[in-house]
Amino acid sequence: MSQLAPETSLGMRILLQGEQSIYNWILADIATGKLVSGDRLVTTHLASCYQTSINPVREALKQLEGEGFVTFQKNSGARVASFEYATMREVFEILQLLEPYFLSWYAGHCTPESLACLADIQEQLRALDIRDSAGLRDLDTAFHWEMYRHHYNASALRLWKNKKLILQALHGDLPVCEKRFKATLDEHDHILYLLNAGDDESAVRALTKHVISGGDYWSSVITDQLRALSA
Amino acid sequence: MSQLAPETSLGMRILLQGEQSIYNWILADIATGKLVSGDRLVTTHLASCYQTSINPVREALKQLEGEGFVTFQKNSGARVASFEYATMREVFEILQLLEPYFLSWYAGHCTPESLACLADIQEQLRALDIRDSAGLRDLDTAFHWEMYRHHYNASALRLWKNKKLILQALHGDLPVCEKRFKATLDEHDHILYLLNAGDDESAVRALTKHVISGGDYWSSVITDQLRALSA
DNA sequence: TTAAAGTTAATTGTTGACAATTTACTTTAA
DNA sequence: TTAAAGTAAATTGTCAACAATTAACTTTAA
Repeated sequence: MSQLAPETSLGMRILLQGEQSIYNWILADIATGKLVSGDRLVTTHLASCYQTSINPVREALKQLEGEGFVTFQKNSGARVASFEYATMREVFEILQLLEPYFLSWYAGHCTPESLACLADIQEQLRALDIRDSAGLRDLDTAFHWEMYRHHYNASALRLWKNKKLILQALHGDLPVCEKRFKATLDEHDHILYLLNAGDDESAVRALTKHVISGGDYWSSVITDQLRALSA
Repeated sequence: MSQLAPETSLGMRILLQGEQSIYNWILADIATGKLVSGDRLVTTHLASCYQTSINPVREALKQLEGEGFVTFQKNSGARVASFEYATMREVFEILQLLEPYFLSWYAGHCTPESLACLADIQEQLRALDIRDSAGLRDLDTAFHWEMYRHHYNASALRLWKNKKLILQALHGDLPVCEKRFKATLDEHDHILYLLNAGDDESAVRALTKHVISGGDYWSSVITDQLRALSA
């Protein structure tokens, strides 16, 4: 468990984008893995950490409960929600529904400026050290966000951010292998190429594949990790 | 604004399914239209209504904020979230993603007992007075719930319930026209027929159409209502 | 040494009280 | 009569204090 606000990275700023508040501090600590699945959230401790009393803390925790990050048990207080392997599958399947939905709209509405922005993000990705897993995650989030952020469905966008934060919490700071790094780069390039070519349907298909392959990769990583832990 | 727990109908019991708590009372009042979009939620008033102090009320409201039913404004308290025409479109589009996803799994896993249950719900629908809009809504919810409730994706199911409650809040107690009543009946029959025949893909297509036609119907109803109000 | 019972400390959920702020109302000037 | 300024009431957000419950520890018996 930890104290104050983290050195918010690009990806986190996209997903969090909030003022300084107990709510955001706790959420950031969950998303960055400082608080992990199952950790007790002791109100008195959090209150002293964030220099307030327990009621504002309880309110922040209740809000996080509503968003699915925290669970309460009668007379036993709050804990970080249990994000397990099954949770990850659930989250990925929801993302597999949302992302093609977003992109099919973007494909028909993207401006040259937005496409240039995507190209720029890809350049930054290419320039990245192949071992910089956090940087990859950030730029991947930025790439997808640039495609989705203009969408009219605010509820769906909120949902997307929520699910991405849960994935962040699940990944923690696990490293990304070189193969996946390059695959991400290639898949983004392919999507961008199809968008530039105006082949909307193929772009949506390519994105669907991209989301699925990402899901499959992390599923196998977490499975291996669980196997290692039980051994 | 109102006081205690409502005579919970079938549909509400499916969507709410909670113990007696301030949280559930307020949520039920929003879903049943006793509290409507934009209503102020005065903590002192709610506290006296539900016979507690303001902090438990604030906590319930914060949780509802996390779930998207309530919005807070700094130093100006809580209000029921603004569910407008745009919101309804957003909600329907999310349901149009979720429901085919649920059904494609159900089609491959449904038991004869479950199909019999669907047939029974259809019989109850047929026996219903054509002017009983609330009954139609309840049995429609029950029909869909029977197909989705066994699904493994708990997060997605929670999401479905959340969105259905928002629709309930938007519909209020608007009557359903005879044409839509019969269309619902026919569309359910068709889906059930295809499920029994084992034609999964067609069943999913039929459900997708059903969800879209429901969305189109309510969109036009609300549009007419807004036009009537502004005239 | 291990398991159960009992005791202490910590934590939870709720209460009523408080300053800060906003809303609603009344008074004053154009 | 209308708009602005000022005042009173209501409401918000926060705090510290409390009983009820749970968790952690110590002591006692097998």
